[in-house]
Amino acid sequence: MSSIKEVAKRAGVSTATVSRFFNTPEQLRESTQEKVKQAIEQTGYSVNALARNFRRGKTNLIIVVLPALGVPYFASVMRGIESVAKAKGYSIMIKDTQFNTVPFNQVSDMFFSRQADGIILLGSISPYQDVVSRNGHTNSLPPLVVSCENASPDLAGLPSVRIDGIKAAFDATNYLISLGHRKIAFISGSLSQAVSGEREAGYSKAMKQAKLAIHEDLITDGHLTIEDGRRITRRLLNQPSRPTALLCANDEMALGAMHEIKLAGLSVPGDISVIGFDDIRYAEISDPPLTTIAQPGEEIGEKSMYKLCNIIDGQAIDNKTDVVEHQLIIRSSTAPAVL
Amino acid sequence: MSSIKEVAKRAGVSTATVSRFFNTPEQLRESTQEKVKQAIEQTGYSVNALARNFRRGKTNLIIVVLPALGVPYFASVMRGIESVAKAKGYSIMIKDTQFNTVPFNQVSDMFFSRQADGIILLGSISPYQDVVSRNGHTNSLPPLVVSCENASPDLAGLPSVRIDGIKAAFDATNYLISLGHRKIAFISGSLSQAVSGEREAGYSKAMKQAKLAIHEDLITDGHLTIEDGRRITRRLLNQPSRPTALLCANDEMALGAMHEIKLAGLSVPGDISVIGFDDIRYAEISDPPLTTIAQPGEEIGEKSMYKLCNIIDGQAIDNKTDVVEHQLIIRSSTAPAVL
DNA sequence: CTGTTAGCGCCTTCAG
DNA sequence: CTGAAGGCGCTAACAG
Repeated sequence: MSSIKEVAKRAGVSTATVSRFFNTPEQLRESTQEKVKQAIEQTGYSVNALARNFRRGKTNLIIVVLPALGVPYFASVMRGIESVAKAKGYSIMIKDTQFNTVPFNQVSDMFFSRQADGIILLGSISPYQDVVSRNGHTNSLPPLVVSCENASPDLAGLPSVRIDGIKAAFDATNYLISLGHRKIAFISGSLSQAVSGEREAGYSKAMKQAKLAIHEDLITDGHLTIEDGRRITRRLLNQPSRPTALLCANDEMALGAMHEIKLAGLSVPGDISVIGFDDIRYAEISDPPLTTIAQPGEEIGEKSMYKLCNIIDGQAIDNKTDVVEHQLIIRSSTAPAVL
Repeated sequence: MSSIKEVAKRAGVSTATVSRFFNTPEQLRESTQEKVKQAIEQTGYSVNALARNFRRGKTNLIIVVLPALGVPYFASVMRGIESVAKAKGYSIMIKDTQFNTVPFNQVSDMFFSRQADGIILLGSISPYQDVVSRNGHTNSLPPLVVSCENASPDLAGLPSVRIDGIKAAFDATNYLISLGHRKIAFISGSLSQAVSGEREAGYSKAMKQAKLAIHEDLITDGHLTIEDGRRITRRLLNQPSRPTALLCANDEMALGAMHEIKLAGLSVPGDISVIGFDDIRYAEISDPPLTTIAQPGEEIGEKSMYKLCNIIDGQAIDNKTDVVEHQLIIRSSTAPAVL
């Protein structure tokens, strides 16, 4: 592969001029530009990004860490990230943590070894080691933004973009209560994940405010998956006193829950109302269509990427949390309780 | 950030020795290793991957191109790619083509500018320009593997891993025929995409073999999305002579189709049987559970990545197509035709 | 086993 | 507006 030297020689100019052709063409006389252009075409030259990045000390790559690929909700956030990244000249690297099995320092090391310029966390990653004082040194934190509300407590205080998870779960629970439900179960992922913790807090708040007993079998352990939604629901249905409504920590769990309820010969929402979280595209066409809390995924992605760019560019870092609006989408999986 | 020089000075060795510490530690006396190790800890040094990559001429990055993020089927392929990539020391960059709007040369340029070592194509990308003779030069093709069967014709002849799409659609169609269906519609994505073309070929083959008329409204245009599955189904239902079975080009379209059928007051499979493609995780819990052709996504991903590594390593390039097995998963969205 | 040395390809002063 | 020259941090011969 040809290098800048060859092009320079062929065009009868210096390598500096060829470099200028790519970076500050306006500085070159038009006739020079033409010469260089032809030499480039003749040689089929492409700038060696490796050398350029090395020289500039920048990769134009960011890492997005997420619990799992193929989750529709994360895909919408990714779309937002991507559109801004493209505009700003960044490419995206993906790290799938397989539901949180990758330690954070493995990711931050990619920053410290200059493989990426910044990091966006979609969902928690743990253990989140204190990279501020990495190896006992005062290395600076990598440019980092936490997206979505599922951040573990040690990630608090970092720049982030998310909905108000507590308020969202509170709203969802209140809607169920307003329909006359009293026995409301909360199907959560592992409570050790902050997303579930937050949503649980909102649920509890609403229940307490309405002076309702919090269902004892609330505490569940699992991932935010269809499979775990089904497993937990089966257990719930086998209890002597069955709930009349289910608040699920995400739509996948809700879809799994509805499936099990129907399998047990019960009806949604006739016997049990179900409400989810995220408004993934399958929610609208499920049977019955799922009532859920929608999150503005693309907006979250866009804002996160803007924030990250600001940090990378060394602008004023705001460690604030940008709160974006959630919305209760009422469909047909919820109905008044039959008493 | 400290460099190898600082570490060397502090440890009282040469930079080469520090380099060896990371790359061929077995060549160093243990006492030397210890000295270097301490110096590294003291300085908080990390290898500058930018410089290393530059020097080695390798990024250990591969690009995966896919039509859309958040498609469960692609996610399973990605998992396979990822597991092999991790074992081989590669990280993954993602290019989402938003259903095929990114020109291929934009991706191949990333290889020619040394930003990535190789490319995996999940699904077609077009226009696929002949990168072999890029700019009229005999640049070699970037290391490239085509995964999944949805490759456009100009990608034929490249190394690839896929199911036999024609056979798969043939099998699915035959199953419907064996159930007594005569009026079978094929809901495809845009036929300009090869995936649809292949599946259409298998469908036609089965229909012809059974001497059945090919439904005239077969030709459809759209993406492999829920939305387009719904749109096409609505149109189909409004026809005077409605089909009794639907073969859909993927599960998302099938899920959309079932929703519209039920919305129209008809039953699946009572009035219309539906069969999909891919066996995504939502297929099992749809109502009714969806009969579909399963593809071994992870296996496809793994094999693709292995193939790509071989090409990158300069081993014998096999331009052959690895065919992996598909499987008809019979659930409840298909039933004998009522005549 | 370890040190010396010479670049990799590019960009960026500094001169002119 | 353009050329000359140095060096980014690392690794890979080549010596010893």
